[in-house]
Amino acid sequence: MSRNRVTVVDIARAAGVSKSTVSLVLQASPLVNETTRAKVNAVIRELGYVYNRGAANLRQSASSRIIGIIVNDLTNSFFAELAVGMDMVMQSAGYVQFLSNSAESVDHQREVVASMREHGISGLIISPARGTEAADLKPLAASGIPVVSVVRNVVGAKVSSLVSDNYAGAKAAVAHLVSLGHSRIAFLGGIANTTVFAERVQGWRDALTEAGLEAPDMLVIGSTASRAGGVAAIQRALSLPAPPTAALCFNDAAAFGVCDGLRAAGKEPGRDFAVVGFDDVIEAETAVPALTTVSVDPQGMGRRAAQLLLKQINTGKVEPEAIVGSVRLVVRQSCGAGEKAGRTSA
Amino acid sequence: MSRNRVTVVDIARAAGVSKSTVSLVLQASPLVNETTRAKVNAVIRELGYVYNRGAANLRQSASSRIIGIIVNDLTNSFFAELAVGMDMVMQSAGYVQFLSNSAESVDHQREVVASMREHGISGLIISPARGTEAADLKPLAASGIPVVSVVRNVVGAKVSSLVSDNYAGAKAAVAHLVSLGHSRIAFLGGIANTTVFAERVQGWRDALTEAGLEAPDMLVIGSTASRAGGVAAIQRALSLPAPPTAALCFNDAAAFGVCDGLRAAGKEPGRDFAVVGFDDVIEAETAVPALTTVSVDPQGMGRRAAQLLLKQINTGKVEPEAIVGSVRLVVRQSCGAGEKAGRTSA
DNA sequence: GTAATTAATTGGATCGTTCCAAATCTGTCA
DNA sequence: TGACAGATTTGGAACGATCCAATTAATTAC
Repeated sequence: MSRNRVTVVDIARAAGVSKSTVSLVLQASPLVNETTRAKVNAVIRELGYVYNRGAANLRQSASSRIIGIIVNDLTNSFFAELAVGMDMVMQSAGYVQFLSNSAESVDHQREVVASMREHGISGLIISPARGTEAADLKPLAASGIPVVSVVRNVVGAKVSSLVSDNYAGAKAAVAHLVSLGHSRIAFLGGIANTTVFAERVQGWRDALTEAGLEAPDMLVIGSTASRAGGVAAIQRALSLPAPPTAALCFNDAAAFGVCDGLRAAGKEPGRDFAVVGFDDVIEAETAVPALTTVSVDPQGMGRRAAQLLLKQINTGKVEPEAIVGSVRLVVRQSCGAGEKAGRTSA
Repeated sequence: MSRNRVTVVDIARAAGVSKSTVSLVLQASPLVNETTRAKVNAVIRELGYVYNRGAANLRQSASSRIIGIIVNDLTNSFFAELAVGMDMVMQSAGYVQFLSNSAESVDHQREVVASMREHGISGLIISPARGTEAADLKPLAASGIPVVSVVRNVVGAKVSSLVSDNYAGAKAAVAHLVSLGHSRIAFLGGIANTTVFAERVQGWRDALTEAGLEAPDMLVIGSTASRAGGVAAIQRALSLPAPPTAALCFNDAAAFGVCDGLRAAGKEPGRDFAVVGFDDVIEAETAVPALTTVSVDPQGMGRRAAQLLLKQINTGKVEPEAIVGSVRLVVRQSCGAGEKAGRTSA
């Protein structure tokens, strides 16, 4: 095959200096003379030199400038946007990322984490797969690699976390539906045994009881957190003896599915049935009807997570901190409240 | 703050063998005695050793087992699924990927490519940002790194490509609309000066003329290839003096936007106006009405691209090959043709 | 004109692994 | 017993960059 690659030594020889000088030029050190620097840079370009980061990272001091990102479902646009937010910050900080999709498989996730360790990542942001245990992240934290867990929490793991205020968001959403006169409000979609699900259901429940309404378990209908899951959930809901007139959905994808299901059943979302989502993905705004939803700002969350990680990498301090991002209810049309008017903060 | 990592030498000392033996164990070489292997493996686990791939890659022979993936818009679920398809294949072949989002910026893309080279990727799959030139990929190909370009082509670049048959797909879709009795069929959404756009419009045009219909430029309404872009395009289309009664959309995202826009204008997609998309993203099936679309199977395409790249990496042969993936029209409800019945192949 | 100071440059040694050639250790057979 | 083959094991020399201490060159001070 091709190539015996060009190394610093080749550059040095061609430029008539020592490899040490070339190294200094590569690091933009102020120690080298301007003329020398210019000559070396010229040779570098001429020979098509490619910096070998692997070799550089061998010296223990250097940091790899790679950070790992693992999300549990890239096909969900919430996570795709989350990843894009991280990308922005990391890119401009001169890091590259290893982005991987665990597809909710802890095994796959374990392999990816192992592989990332072998490649010497300097930090990890992870939206953990369902069922992730503290032990899965322990080795990383133990070897001093900062870890930030986003969206979901890993109980017992000594890592920083950035989750949104699911409880408050759900509560505000339900309170809003109550204020619109609804009394049978369902909770639709989402997989039951997750923390996020539990928190949102708790918000739903508390908002109802505080309003003096019942919160029967029958009105909590789990399924997958996807469009298809939303369709299934609303079908079940409509077939109940006393069907609900409104619903808070686990996330926006499910909410869109609920809208689809309503239409399939001859009901118009926003008019015949109030729908509220959770996340505020981009499509929420342009959909018809525009989706009333609890805004989590996935890109912003991704950016914050990245910044948090960078801070930890730079300060070298890995004191875990837990941040709960505030959320706000964005009222649009799908709840039947009216125009693209009001914005209530939660 | 821990540090001084565990190395092969530490393992060797603890296990009472030489580092060479440890290295052989790491590579699962058949040369080492079973008892020795067991002891070494025990020590490895005990000391929490982490293999340092960077150091291993230093020997020129080794391949990095990293492949780069660059997509131009991760928030578009088409690309997210494409990435997921690649991930599957790469993962099971023991490769890890660097996934990055160029967000349609050639500058950003250039930086990412450079960074990937420095990290010694053994191959690259790229869905190039708009405006990518052959020169952007030349250095990679020149240093013998296999490159596969997907979805879009880079003119003049000597790299393999895997694109879908945009022309045939568009033609089949329009022919189907014609067979349903439509005669004013628009082409909505998408950014005008791209190859993909041009190919799909050409298919649209040829199908119309072959059917003896007119194909006025006025009915080609570009915008962004997103949901919002679809809304904008259909609004423009409906305000024409002689508005169309059907449309082929640039992609599914735009098609969903067109449906939204139709509803906002009081028309029901599938009944009052026929809509056909392109790509067949997962939501196309569950949406209401289910979207009639040209199926490209993004995950399958991702898998094929990954396989193509692996083949090139393994054979060491980088003869560029150009593959045009066949597509098929999936007839669902949004075109008004009827049930979730027929499937016509293109 | 020499010493002291500052600016540039440069040999190694080093990082953690792989790989080759050579060394050691069996056991077998004449 | 000694030669010999096969099975295991093992020192070092890479790989490509960084970094320290030391050297050389240029400048200033007295």
